Amino acid sequence: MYEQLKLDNQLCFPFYAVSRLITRAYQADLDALGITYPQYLVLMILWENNNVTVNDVADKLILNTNTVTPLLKRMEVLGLLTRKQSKTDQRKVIISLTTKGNELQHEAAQIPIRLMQKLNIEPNENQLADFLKLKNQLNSLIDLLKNNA
Amino acid sequence: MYEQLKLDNQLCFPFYAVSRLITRAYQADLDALGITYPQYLVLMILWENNNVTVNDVADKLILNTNTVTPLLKRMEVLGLLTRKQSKTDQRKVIISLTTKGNELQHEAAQIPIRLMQKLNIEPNENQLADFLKLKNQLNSLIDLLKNNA
DNA sequence: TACTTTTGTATCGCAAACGATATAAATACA
DNA sequence: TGTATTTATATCGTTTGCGATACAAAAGTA
Repeated sequence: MYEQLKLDNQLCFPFYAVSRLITRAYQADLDALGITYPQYLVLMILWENNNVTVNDVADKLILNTNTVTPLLKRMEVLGLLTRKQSKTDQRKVIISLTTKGNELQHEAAQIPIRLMQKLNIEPNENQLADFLKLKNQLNSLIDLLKNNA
Repeated sequence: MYEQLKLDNQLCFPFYAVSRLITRAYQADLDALGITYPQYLVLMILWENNNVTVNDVADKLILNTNTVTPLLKRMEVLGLLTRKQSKTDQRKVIISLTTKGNELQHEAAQIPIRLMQKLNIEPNENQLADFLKLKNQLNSLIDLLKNNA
C-alpha cells in the first residue's frame, strides 16, 4: 500500500469535499432567490462592478469562457442581466445588471449572515483572525496553482 | 455596497477556486492514465479497501449515489472495476478492482510526488506541520458543514 | 403471515466545468 | 495595403454533481 495514495493522506480531497459542501450549505437560500451558486458568484461580481465583459467574469471566477458563456446566457433568460455587443470593440460582450438583478442584492445580503448562524459561527476576534489567516493561505495556494499547474 | 457580498470577502469562493485548480493540476498526469479526478478518488478507495458497495464509495467521497452509480459504470466500461450484485443482500452492488484497475496504482503512486515537484513544495518539517494543520482545519470544516447544513 | 417502512441502487433531467474547435473582429507587421 | 496573428466569444461533446423520482429487496410491525 502506497501511503501517498491513501484518501486520508490527501490534501486535495478535503478541498474538493469542502467546496461541494459549501455549495450545498448555500443551496436553500439560493433556491429561494431562484439562482445557483455559480450564478450567485456572477451577481457578486456585477453588484461590485457593473458592465463587465465575459472575460472579466471568467478571470475573476477563474473559469473558462466556455463555462461562463452558457452561464451568462441562462442568467439572461432569467432576466438577471443583459448581454450587449460593445460598440468600441465588437468582439466584446458587455454584461450589465437588469433592475431585477440589481434588486436581488438586498435579499442576498442576508445569505452570508444566515450561513454563519446556521454553522454556529460567532464572529469574535479570534475567529475573525483564523478566518483571515485561512483566506490568505487559500489565496496563496490559488496563486501557486495558477502559476505552476 | 454590502461588504459581505464582495467576492474578496468570501471564504467560500477560494475553496471553490482551489478545488477546481487542484483538479486542473492533476489533469495531465491523470490523462496519461486515461482517468478523471473523481475516478482517481474512487480508485484510491478501492486500492485501500477492495470489494465495497456503491454506498461505501458515496459515503467516503461525500457524493450522492446518483453521482456515483454512473461514475462506477463508466469505470466498469474502462475495465477498471466490476459491479456484482451481493449474494447476501441483493440490493447491494459490490465494486471490485480488475487486474487493470489494481495495476494502475503503481503508476499512480508517482502522481502525488510529481505534483509536489511541480508546485515546488519541498516536504521539510515546517511545511509538513502546516500541511497537517491545514488538513485538520479542513476536516473540522467538513464535519461542521456535514452536520449543520 | 400480510402490510408498511426503510434501504440500496438506478434513471432522468438540468446546470456546471472543461477540452477541442470555430469564427469574427481587432491588431501586428511585412 | 494585404496578410498573419491574436483576441473575445461561442459551439459541441463528455463527465460530473445533484434533486426528484422509481423500484426491488430487506427489515420492521401488526
